[in-house]
Amino acid sequence: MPRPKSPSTLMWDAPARTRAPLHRDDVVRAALDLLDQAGIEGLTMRNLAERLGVQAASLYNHIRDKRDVLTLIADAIVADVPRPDARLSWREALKSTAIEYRRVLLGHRDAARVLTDTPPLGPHRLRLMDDVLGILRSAGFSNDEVASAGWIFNTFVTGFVLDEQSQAPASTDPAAAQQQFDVATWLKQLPADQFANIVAVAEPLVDQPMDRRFAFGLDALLDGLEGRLRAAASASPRPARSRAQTSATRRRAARSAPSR
Amino acid sequence: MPRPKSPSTLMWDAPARTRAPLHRDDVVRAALDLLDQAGIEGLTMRNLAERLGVQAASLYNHIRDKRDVLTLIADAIVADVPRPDARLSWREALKSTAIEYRRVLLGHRDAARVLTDTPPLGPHRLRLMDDVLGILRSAGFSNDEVASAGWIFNTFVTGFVLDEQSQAPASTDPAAAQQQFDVATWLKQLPADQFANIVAVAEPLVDQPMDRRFAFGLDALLDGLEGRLRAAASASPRPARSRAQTSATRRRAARSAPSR
DNA sequence: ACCTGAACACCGTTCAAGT
DNA sequence: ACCTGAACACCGTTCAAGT
Repeated sequence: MPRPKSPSTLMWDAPARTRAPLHRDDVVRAALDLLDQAGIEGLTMRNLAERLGVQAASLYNHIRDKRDVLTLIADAIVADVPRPDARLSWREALKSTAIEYRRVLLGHRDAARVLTDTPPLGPHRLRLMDDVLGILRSAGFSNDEVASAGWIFNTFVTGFVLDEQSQAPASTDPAAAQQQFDVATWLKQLPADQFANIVAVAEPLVDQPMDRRFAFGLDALLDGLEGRLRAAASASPRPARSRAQTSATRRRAARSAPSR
Repeated sequence: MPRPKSPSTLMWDAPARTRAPLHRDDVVRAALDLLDQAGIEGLTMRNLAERLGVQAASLYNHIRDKRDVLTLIADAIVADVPRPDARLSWREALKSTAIEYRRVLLGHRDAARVLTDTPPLGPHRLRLMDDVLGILRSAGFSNDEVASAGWIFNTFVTGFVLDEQSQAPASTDPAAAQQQFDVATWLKQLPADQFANIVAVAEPLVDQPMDRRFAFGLDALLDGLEGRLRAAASASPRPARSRAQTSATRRRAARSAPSR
């Protein structure tokens, strides 16, 4: 499909390129838009190129490969997670970070899928992890506990949203939405002698609000962490640095970190 | 690539098909083998057909589409998770189920990826969920709590293993393993003024055994659940059915459930 | 420096035709 | 009933050639 050649080379000396050359950021922005509209299935190099008015091969001037695109998108998404408020207790800070993290992920179609498909080594994902680890350190956990708890925290949020987002299937087509497989009634019709427990709790299992379910798991996890902290403190009292103290370090880091 | 025609139609009346016709189970078994050897990337309809000595189009006589294959594989994997021992306390039962579940998933390449890409509605996945819900009900949680806790439990195990399995990259090639990206030393070389906390706990973050990390998160979660149970019990004492009592129900279910 | 055309080596899936 | 051949509509990626 050749586009009409510019007459500039024949008649006069107007600029040959009618559009500013692509930049890496344009590609990432367009890819994120495409993800939101078409999902991870629709995010192909060819679709992405079309959206940028360019051939697919051109993209490889700006990114290494598709994995690269996904990794950049993932980091761009996480960039929107606000940094924790240093005035909060470690528990409040962790809780609000989890809630904000989930909220940001839910803001982009298949976001959790992109995150789990991709190494968490971009600057914003490292930033988030560093903040979480900072909160845990300020609470007084040992380095070993900080590493475990930080990992678990991340796994919990992304794992939860991954399930949550793969619930709602691909289609925006209104007809398909109607005849869409209804898990609720299907679960209730399961043979009660084989799946007595599922049948018994089918109702909350299906229409329980995901917000509340998330809060339930998060609170349970935080309770568990708090218990470990108290146990360690009563065994050998080791005072936690105050959150205000570590916050200075983290505010300094925020200033020197690249904003995007 | 036409194979040599059987001479049977020319000379005598030997059976025209040299190989027994494929069955659905053969396809699933072969797909699981292929997954283990080639990973989810290598699990293509064409590779699967080749392994079965057949053209790709033939597979569609036995399965609807590739999603179907993945769903069947997922259920076949989960079939190997042993059912909880009814003599254990709810907490011990939940813990050992989690450990066994993870162990089974780690036994197949990209297993967690297959699980999260697929609806959990096969008989063995329903069986597992029913058992988990049964354990929680026997502990005395409300139906609402049972639904939340059961969901969280599943999300925790699969989410953890998903992270765990995507750590180890694709390659078995020894040369690639050598020049493989070394996260450990890379993390330690991060600018300490920006990522002070990551640098501080880089060591446990990288070489902490995954078994211990899993146990840490699991214990924290179970502590949290136990706390909720005690809180509810002291507010309005509602005796839990004994595990032994519900175990009869579950043993009955086990007998009537299809074994595979 | 950036983009295009064309190709390569793949995908999942359908369907008429064969036995 | 099951399988094949051939095709369709896609993929990601490379590379010589153009400007």
